Amino acid sequence: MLEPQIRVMLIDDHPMVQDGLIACFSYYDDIEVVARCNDGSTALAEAQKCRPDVILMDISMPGMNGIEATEIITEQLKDTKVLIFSMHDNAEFVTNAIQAGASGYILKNTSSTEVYQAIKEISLGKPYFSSALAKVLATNPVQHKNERLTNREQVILSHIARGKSSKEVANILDISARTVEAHRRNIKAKLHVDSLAELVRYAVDHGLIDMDLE
Amino acid sequence: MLEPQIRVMLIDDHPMVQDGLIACFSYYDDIEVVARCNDGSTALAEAQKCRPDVILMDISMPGMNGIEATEIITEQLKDTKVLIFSMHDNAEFVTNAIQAGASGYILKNTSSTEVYQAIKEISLGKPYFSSALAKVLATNPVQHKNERLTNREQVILSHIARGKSSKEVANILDISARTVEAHRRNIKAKLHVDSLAELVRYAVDHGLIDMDLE
DNA sequence: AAGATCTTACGTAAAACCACCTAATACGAA
DNA sequence: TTCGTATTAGGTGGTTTTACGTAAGATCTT
Repeated sequence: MLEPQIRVMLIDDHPMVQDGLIACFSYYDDIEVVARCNDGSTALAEAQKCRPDVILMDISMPGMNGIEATEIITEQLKDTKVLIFSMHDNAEFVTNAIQAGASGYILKNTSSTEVYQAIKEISLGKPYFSSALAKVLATNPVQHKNERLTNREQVILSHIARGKSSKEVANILDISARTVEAHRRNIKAKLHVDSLAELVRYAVDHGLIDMDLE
Repeated sequence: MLEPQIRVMLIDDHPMVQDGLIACFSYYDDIEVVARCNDGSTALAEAQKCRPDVILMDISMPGMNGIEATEIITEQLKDTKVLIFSMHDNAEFVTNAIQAGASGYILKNTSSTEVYQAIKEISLGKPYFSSALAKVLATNPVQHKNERLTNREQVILSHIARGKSSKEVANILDISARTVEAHRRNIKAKLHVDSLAELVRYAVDHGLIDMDLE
């Protein structure tokens, strides 16, 4: 074949999604699926081996998630572009993906033709983002760099999100309850949030809950 | 063709999942996809029209979710079986699906051959559940009937999990704040939980958050 | 019709959280 | 060295939640 092929790798833990993508790409001569993985960890080794042009990457996966995998892959393989293929339309997910080095972000409820278009654009070195994301990013302004939580804040938030009171967290970490309250205030200020419920949702969405045990 | 065909309807808001299922079924002569829908509401009318043998139903969808849709469809169409096809492996989701009238429940990370097997079993009137669900159901014992939340409680919990205080919820629903507090207590008692954080996590895990708006 | 459950609502007192404020220590970056 | 930030901690006072109660009317079930 004369047409230069785009070598694509699929990373998604749902076989049906992979099958759908492969069925979709079978209509196009210029896309070749060179590898398939079900989770981030195995994807790292596989990407090293086959060095695809574009990786279509899910975010929610067992083991290593798509954002972490993207961070590592884009660092190691400079010629490989990552296109996030996710069901989440949170502004934070998108900005995290961008900061991790992703070249594009499309939603899982987009049509097969748009997936193809996105891959074409990405392979040419251009960014591509679902039009549906535009209004999400417009309403939720991009998070500033200094608004990211520190390690200590993340630890404290994870305890809070597990249902511990400020006093309990203080006992666990052996610090004053007032300190925990101060952290609490800072975390809420950073996240532009003013309720415990939203704190918990942030923690859940960002994997601070099932980080270690339970 | 001599073989009796199983008329299947797909309800899923991700085109790639639908494409994957169709690609999968194209290998089998005894399955025919007669309809496709992207959400629960339109699925109701469509199911009335084409009266499929088996409906492959996602849970998380915009508008009406899969559990509600299953409840209505199994009530109206006695000859139509519903097979839930979900990414959630919570015990509560499974029990809710069963109570809504579903004949089976498989996870999205199952293989295409298992999806086919499940549909075959279901079409014969047998139940089918992913083997991966067995240990989830074993460790999380089935919730007692009287411990399930009432509709009112779910509404109140969804507001609480969105960050509303009892007083705010009271204003929104035009009831007394004391009533909201009473509901709060009952919900926590039912769920065997004693912190707001765990309430929020329950709400997030059970889709009470992005159920209607936002 | 009788019983169970749901939804509604109030009293009181303790505990937790929140919003202001200030401020010391430590540590890395400009 | 100076500046910023992270982490620590306290004062004061107001709001919210929680843990006990009790109980009336509506609605569903048997």
